[in-house]
Amino acid sequence: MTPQPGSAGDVLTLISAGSATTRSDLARLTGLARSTISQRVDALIERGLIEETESGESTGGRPPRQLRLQTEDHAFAGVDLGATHCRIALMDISGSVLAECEDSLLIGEGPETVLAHVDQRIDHLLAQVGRPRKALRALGMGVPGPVEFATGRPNNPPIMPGWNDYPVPEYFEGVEVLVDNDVNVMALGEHRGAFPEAAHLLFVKVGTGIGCGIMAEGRLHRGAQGSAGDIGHIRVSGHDNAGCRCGNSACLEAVAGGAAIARRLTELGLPAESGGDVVELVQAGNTQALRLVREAGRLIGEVLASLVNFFNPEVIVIGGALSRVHEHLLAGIRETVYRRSLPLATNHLTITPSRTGINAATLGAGILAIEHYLSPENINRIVNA
Amino acid sequence: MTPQPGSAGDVLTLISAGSATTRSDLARLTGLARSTISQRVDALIERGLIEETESGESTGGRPPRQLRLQTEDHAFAGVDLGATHCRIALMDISGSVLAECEDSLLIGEGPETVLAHVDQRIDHLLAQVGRPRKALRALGMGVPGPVEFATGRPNNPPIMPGWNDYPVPEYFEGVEVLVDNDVNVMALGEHRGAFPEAAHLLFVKVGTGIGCGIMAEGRLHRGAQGSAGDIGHIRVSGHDNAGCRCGNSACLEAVAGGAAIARRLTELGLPAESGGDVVELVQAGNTQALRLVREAGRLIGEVLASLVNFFNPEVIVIGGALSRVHEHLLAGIRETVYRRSLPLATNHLTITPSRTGINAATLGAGILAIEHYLSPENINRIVNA
DNA sequence: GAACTTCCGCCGAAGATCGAACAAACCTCT
DNA sequence: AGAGGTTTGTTCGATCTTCGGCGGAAGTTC
Repeated sequence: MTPQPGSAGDVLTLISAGSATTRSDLARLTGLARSTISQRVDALIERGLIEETESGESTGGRPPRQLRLQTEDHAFAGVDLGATHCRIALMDISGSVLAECEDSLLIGEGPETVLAHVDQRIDHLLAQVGRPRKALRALGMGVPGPVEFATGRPNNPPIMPGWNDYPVPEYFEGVEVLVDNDVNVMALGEHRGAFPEAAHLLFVKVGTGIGCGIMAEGRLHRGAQGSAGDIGHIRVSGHDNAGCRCGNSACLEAVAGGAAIARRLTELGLPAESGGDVVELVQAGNTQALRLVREAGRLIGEVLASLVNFFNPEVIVIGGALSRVHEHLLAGIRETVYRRSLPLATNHLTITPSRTGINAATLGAGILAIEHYLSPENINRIVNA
Repeated sequence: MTPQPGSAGDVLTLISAGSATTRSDLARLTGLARSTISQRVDALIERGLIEETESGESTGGRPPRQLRLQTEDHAFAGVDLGATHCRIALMDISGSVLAECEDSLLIGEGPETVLAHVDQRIDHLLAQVGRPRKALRALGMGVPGPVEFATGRPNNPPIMPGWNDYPVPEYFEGVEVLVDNDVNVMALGEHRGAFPEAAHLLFVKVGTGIGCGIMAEGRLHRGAQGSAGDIGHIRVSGHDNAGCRCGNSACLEAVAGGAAIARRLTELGLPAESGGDVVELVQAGNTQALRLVREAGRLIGEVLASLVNFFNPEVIVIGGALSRVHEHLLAGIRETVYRRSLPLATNHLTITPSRTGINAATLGAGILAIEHYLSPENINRIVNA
């Protein structure tokens, strides 16, 4: 519902997006009178949401006072939970990372154990940067399985025993908690961090399994049941004898995932257990491993070619453990996508390795939290309180 | 940008969506004072956008005066251009069809000829229902090829010679014109007409070729180059010898489109030229034709299974010429989708023939025009003028 | 340093919204 | 039938918001 743009929340949105840095900018962009803008800005400053910095460049007259987010008083946490790790980044409201940490942590230990660990680590990070617990405004979390985003409850996650339907947000008191699938937060992190201008983006994570986060019109597409992006179980042709843990055969994940490549290397007499081992073999120059990675790229490319025709993204980002040998993976992917997709869809298509790399998930999770906090509705609520 | 909801445009949106039919409803939904609502309503009535009807049901007190869209003063046109036909529906602002017509018309005649025909037919329809030309507020059009939606110019359409980059909207003076791909308007028509509650919907058109319109969060997803939904050239496994007009082989369209089925029937000694002939053979009970249609359904289902995993829609609608034998097509599609997609995504998935049928495109095109006209920004502009 | 430009706060005027009061229209119960 | 209750819609002054002009502040240009 949108009359004229002009609430305090809208003003803050313009500032946080970098569209406006001065009162004049705001007046021009919103169409409101300068005096009205000043009043909005005063309110935001009073609430500690923005601050004035030293005067900026003059354009021939009095130099404008610059406005920016006030980065001292708040904190946000981005949590990346994997099957065997936990990464946390503490951020200020502008998205800058203040502190981070990484541990080994088995998600199979169950929610109580894992969340207690997360909680304690966040306290530790807060202490490290000297901000009180109550500075923590919101917390974003990516988990390796499907989640009902609205409630923050994992939805029959295959590799998260004990987590099914667990009300994660309720574990943390006094903080808003947003839980999402790990690939979704990675897509968000990569979009905001590297391709903010891209209207439609796919983030493909190639690790043990294969998944995909979907950004449509700058927002995450989660699908009807929150299971969108589950491309690991799309069928690829010519591999009907490759059984998958999902019960079907010829799933992409079962032929091109890190685990699948490792298994095939083992069969060839090159012991490998995980995607990490595959990466090591490739980096050591092993031609068998290299060939298999490139072949995996072709298979992933086959699936992506379909999705490019269907979804017409602007950017496809390749991330996950196997992207550490992305030159070989990307070669196969590009080769197939550009051969099998329609020219109109590939003309302006960029296929690229992740720029945010290992940090995609923590950044994305933190951004999920920050954007939730900075939503115009929430800001208006705060300012009018 | 959204402070508190409350502009005249927002009020009208609530009325046209059916969320509110009385002033009290509006006050409750917007949070504005009753007196303010009355003022908004007065303005909308004065502009001829809404009208009062006789009093409604009392709930124990004074019965409320019902409000509804004023359907007398405006007209909107929905135009469905196919390769060989032109269908037009004239609608009032509520989306009710006032009059319609259908002709044979070769799109290959070029834009001037075709648009002159459309223009003349619209005049005729307007005369038929006794509304002046100036009542025509907006015009939506679906064409059989890719379109740059923002400008209304066809983008290298393969079966529309002479139309490339032609500025369609400029042909019509004094009317807002919105041009989109035919499958997109069909998806819109089916969504609004039959599944307004579905958050994510795919409309699959199976005719001579195969295409797909995508509704995401109730809005059309057009993709970065406006080519989203082009699923006709997705590869299907096991048909590498089937060449396609696009230059690749094993395209879905080349093995499961109406033209492809007709060709295979001809090879089997059953002369068939088009999808229409295939439909006739099936309806006549020919088992070969029936078998091929069902097999085509399986192939389409294979592609849709991938897209279900990726996109996680709530509803898949099957339309187009071949959907006239939808029981056989759907059997093949359902069989494959439910076998190959993940349970989480198929649990609440509905796969159904089109309910709006032959009218999907004209309805959708008209709705495109109406929704453009009823957008809060446009209404605010009208009311404040 | 004079003239010009841009920025920003102040303040009265103009406008929008609210809410109380009242009238209208119906229901229910006696 | 009439009294009393309920919901709806309008009117009107009070209040709050926004606007826009003015003047001072703080630069640049000539």
